[in-house]
Amino acid sequence: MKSVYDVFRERGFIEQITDESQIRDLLEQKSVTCYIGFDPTAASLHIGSLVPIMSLAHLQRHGHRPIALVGGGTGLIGDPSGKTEMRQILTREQIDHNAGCLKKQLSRYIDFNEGGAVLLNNADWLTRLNYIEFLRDIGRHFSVNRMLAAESYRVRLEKGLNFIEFNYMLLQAYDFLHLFRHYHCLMQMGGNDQWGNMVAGIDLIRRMEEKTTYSLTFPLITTSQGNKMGKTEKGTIWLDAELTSPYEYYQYWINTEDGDVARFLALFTFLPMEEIVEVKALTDARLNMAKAVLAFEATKITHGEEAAFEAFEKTAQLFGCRSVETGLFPSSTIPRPDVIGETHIVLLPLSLSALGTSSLPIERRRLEEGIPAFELFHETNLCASRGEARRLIAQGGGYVNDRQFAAFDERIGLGDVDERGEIRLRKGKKRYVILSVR
RNA sequence: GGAGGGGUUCCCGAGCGGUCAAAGGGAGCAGACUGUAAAUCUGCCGGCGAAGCCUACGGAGGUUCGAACCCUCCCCCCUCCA
Repeated sequence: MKSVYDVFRERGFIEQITDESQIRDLLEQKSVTCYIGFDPTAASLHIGSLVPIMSLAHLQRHGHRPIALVGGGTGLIGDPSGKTEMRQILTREQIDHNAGCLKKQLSRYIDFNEGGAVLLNNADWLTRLNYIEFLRDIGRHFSVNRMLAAESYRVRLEKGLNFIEFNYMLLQAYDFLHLFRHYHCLMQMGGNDQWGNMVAGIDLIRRMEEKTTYSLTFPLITTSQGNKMGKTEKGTIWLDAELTSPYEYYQYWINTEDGDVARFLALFTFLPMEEIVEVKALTDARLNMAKAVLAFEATKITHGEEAAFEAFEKTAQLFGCRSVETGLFPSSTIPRPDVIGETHIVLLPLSLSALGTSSLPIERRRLEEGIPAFELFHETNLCASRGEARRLIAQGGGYVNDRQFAAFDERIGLGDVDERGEIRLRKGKKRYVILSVR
């Protein structure tokens, strides 16, 4: 059987690693406890945290023990790594709230009832520290000279680094020490920008406990365009279904650039590598099938199979059903042509309001009078202002029920209501709002 | 604490008394081409609108017919010195 190390290696999870051969042996021979920290800077994680999350899930599947550490304590300080500006300091209440939310969210990917996997909050120990004691016990092991030389600080030294942030590294190192002592945690993983902080922890443990620990960093995942993962025109793609609907989530993945499909399948699904390798040979329509598989599998992991299926259906409604050949990705549970033929997906359109996120009520009385198109586009937030709506429609980007508007002030009235009592407004190719008549 | 340099529309960044809703770039939006991809090309890109008006250039005052641009005070950031 493949060790989790092999899995990380072949799926592209590894950027840097402290001691390759030792870590490989360790992960092959016994169950290892390994932790990753998650910053509670927001009430939900987003796609950017998916690589760490997936890595913990892989670890667990291979019999190791993952620790997800929510940074309720370090969040009070703010990590300067990888940031050019000091970040906003959040209040204690915000952090606590966010930490609670992250716990719930992480439970969807990692089973904390199994194999001793734990979810911890470093506020539990960091906020109890005594300053003087901490300086004497921990602080003395840190060389300011070396810290200043660290990449993560060097960047900030040009822009300005606050003392509070300068301490972040010590706290993260202390976390590792704490987890080593109390949970026998031997390895820390994290984004590559965490390298300095992670190594600081290893050093601290070596000095205080005379034991060797390890770390592994993930590459910073960008699209082949060089963009960060999970940022789109509509903002961040969150993992919380309230913030980003499963449908939008699915859409994010199906819009993956050609060159990223194989890499993303490896990182963000559990499909076997033997199947993923095949992607290299795919082009055109069949490459789009691979994107559908990516979208389906990724949505399944985050929102569950049922939600993934719904997103698949909605997508079929809006963009036409392109089913995935039976031979492609046999391990994927995405609906296949034979299944689709028997169900209602193709033939019986769902109520448009079932599209979810964007159904709004509208009063019949208003439609009797007729509403200028640009006003409605503004009102429904399809456009940020009336002016923007005018321009949009004038340029041919506005539609009612798939009919393009001829003029920006064309009136929408009862004649545009379909048999289900709905009006579909569309901006460009992809953005819809459904109005249901009251 | 001292000396100097800065804070401009989503971001970077020009402007330094009227012709500035503010150059240029990026991001974004739409259109064309496509495969719900990329690249490319075109148009748009503060608000309301017919003209025009309103709101904006860190904050508060002031000078002026007129201020993003000049003066005063305050806040914030950077560099050097302590």
